Amino acid sequence: MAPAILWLRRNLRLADNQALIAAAKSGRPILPVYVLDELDSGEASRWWLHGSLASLQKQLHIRGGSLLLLSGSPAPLLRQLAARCGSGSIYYCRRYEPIARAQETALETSLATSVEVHSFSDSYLGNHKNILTNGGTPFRIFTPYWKSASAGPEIPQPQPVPPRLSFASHDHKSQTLADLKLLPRQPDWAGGLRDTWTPGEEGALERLDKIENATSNYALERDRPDIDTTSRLSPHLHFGEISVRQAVNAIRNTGANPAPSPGAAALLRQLYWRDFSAYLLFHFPALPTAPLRAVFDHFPCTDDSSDLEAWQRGMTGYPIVDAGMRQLWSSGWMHNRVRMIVASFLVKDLLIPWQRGADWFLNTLVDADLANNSAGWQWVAGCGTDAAPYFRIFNPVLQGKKFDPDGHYVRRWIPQLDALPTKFVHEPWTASMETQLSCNVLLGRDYPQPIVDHGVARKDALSAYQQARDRYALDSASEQRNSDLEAGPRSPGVKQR
DNA sequence: TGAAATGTTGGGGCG
DNA sequence: ACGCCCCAACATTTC
Repeated sequence: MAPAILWLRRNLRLADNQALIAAAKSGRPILPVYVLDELDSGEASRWWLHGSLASLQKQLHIRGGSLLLLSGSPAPLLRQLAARCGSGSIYYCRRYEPIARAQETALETSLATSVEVHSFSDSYLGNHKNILTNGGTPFRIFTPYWKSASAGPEIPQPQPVPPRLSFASHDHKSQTLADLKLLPRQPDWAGGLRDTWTPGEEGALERLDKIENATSNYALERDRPDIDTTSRLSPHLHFGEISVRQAVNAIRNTGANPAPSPGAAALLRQLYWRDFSAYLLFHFPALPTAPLRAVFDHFPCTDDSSDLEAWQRGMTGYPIVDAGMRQLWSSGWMHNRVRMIVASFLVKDLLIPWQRGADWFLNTLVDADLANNSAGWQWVAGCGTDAAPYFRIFNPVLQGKKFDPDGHYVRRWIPQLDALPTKFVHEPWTASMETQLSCNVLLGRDYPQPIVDHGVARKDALSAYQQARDRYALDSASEQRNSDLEAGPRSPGVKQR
């Protein structure tokens, strides 16, 4: 019988997988395929993807199936596959990145009319097209979006793995996982990632089982990078190793009370932030590259490459920043509070374009997600629609003292600071030479001096912003004059400024 | 999902 | 007892 092609994308799981469920219901043997494409470009993401695909292969094998691996442009590859095995149907879950949407359009237009395409909105809670303001425009601010989205249809219960799956046999040439070259070689930098994570559906479900720990303290401790409170589900959710519905269900089932605990409520809200980012990317496809607020087109950036490198390597001389950047490099992940701190430092203290930071994050995070990443960076840079006001500039020392009060986080990732008394640990340059020597951390030798003075940098950032505003005002004034000219002379008596 | 600058208040030391 | 000053603590404004 002609197979149903199951094009797996960011739904690398068997449970609660709408495309899989529908393909199974069709009664046809299933042919699961993953197409490695240009979207799979982040180095840490590729490491993760390897593990996730290996896990999926194993799960399929247990059930008598196998995963066809291809690489290249999905539309022509899937068209060839359908033609070759005489398939009349393709099932997949939709994605919302501009490139991914173009793939879907290309697929639907290139397939023979005899091939039915079944696509599912399976990765998010809400339907991006349906959540709109009363004026019919997309929401730009989170809170009204959240109110509208959470008033939507009830979130369905997750579905189990279909009990009896039948898989298609085929003679299509599959690449091996090794062929895809997803793992780093020479050097193998992935040791810290292997120690920290278990990619794949099994690992995701294990992590989900521990959600209770997260929700019990999440509301109080989620901003504390020194405490292991957050769920760490982000990479599993990104690759769809668990569905967002499974996450919601697990969170709702925590605690003894029927009413959600403060931690559960806060965590659910975070899932809506995830939805909101994808929603913004759907409605504003330029989100990854262009500031949503036009003032920032005029922002005078410095874009110093040695400052960027100091930031990337965790050598800025500000311990909370460097600890975060080293945690990222080593484990492929960074605590969210620290992401905000390092991002603020890059954008405001170093005046480097947020896109450089976004690129680095996309390359080094195991949970790298175009929507979350772009929305997050625009938020920090102050250029998003619902962004932190530009003048909110994090003081890395105060943030360190507030959210890592004992310095455990900083000491863990910067062992050179270990012996330093807590009062110096977030500002080691204030320790006397004698203290530095007795604690084996001589600044400039064992740990860098700060590459900028935050007090000075803050003032520079504020004047840079003022400059952007001035230029923007000038620019829109001249645009106004131009459009006045185009519109012809104004009638007499109209007041002009 | 800030932080600095500036303003206000009130207690205590002191002549 | 009183006025004066200092400054910590808190509040408000500003960036």
